Amino acid sequence: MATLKYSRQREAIKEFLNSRDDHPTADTVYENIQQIYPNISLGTVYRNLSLLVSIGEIIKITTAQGPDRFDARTTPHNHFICRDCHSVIDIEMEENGDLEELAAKRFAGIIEGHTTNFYGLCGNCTKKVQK
Amino acid sequence: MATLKYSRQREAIKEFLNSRDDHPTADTVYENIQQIYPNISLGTVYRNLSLLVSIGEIIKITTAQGPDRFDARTTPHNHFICRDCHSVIDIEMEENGDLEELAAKRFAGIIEGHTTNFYGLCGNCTKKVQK
DNA sequence: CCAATAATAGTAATCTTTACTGTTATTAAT
DNA sequence: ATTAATAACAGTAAAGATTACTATTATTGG
Repeated sequence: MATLKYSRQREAIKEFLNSRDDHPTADTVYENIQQIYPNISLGTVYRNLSLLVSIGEIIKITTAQGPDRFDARTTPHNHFICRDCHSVIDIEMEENGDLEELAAKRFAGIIEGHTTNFYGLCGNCTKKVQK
Repeated sequence: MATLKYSRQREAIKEFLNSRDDHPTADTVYENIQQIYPNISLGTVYRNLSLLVSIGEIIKITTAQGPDRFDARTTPHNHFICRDCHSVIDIEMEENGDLEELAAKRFAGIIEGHTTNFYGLCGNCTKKVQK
């Protein structure tokens, strides 16, 4: 049971993610942390992102296109993914709370959670198309 | 506007996916089609899977772990992904139809669709844990 | 301060998917 | 049926994303 040790790199990653609401990729995290720790390696970024996900401090967002993204907001909310610019945007909404119960009725295993992703054109790309 | 030409490989891929309900990966498709067309290349499998997705004949399922999976069932349904064995299982359920309307109220762009994935332990893995 | 070890930087390797190229198969028109 | 145009193919290389490995450094508890 390896005990967790403090690391300044990990703190910097967490802090960076907290400062952003655009769900950066591992590479974006890497580039930004380099401003503070020029020698940080991409592997360190990936390892810490995984670790933070596993202890529930951040969330990993997997999309149909491009690399995974990371989100420091762990309270329940949904995401919209633009099919044009691939940006990922938070959607704050009240959701049918018993979605999981409903699913559980039709399923033999144990449902522990769910994620809903919305797809379409974001505000910016909607404007672009109209031009 | 390149017109679509028939291809036996593509037909075989479609047929194979129709025969399965376990959402095979590109590699699984490849291995199985090789039984019929020993010379088929993995690139052909990927190209045709993409093509079939783009014309709406199959669906791509992207999960947090492992390669994409493909599903010939295009009617609306949800998926469950097991955190232990990573199998992907259909969940047939009536869903709150206005989920997208609800999201649209809080969102500036155009919402065209959504997917909901459930997570947890599948039936088999639930049994395994109890042992 | 020191010993134990988690975490790191740097790099190599792996896994998944896409791109490229010369050849083959399909199609529509002769 | 032949032919010409070209979509699709096999084979292979390359790209993109992530994980694994190793010697060194940083953190921690005693």
